[in-house]
Amino acid sequence: MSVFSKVYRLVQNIPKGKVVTYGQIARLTGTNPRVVGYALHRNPDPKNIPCHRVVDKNGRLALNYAFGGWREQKRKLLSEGVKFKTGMGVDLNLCLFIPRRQRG
DNA sequence: CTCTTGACCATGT
DNA sequence: AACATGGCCAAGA
Repeated sequence: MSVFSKVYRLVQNIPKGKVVTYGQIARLTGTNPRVVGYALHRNPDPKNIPCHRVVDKNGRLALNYAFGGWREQKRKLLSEGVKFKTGMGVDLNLCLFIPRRQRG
């Protein structure tokens, strides 16, 4: 089981209307945030892996979102009901999803 | 194995 | 706030 596969599996668990940070995924998969970003860049199945629900630690979107840029990522999030605090940043207080493993 | 590429994060100036 | 730097580590050529 590769690290990438673990990342993809976690991303699939993110419910609609919620987001998760790169750092969270990194901790759960035992790697670092860069690798998470790299894995998402190489997302093999964007239809089943909602990689648009991943944001950085400040809730900001990825400039290099691989499927249309951050504008497209924002459109998808808005259509799911995610609230934005700034032009590029979501409101983590409302939309941050905390996976089971991390809740402890 | 070496080298490059990265959708990050923390810190310093 | 903007910019630069170092650390972290997986995958592909």
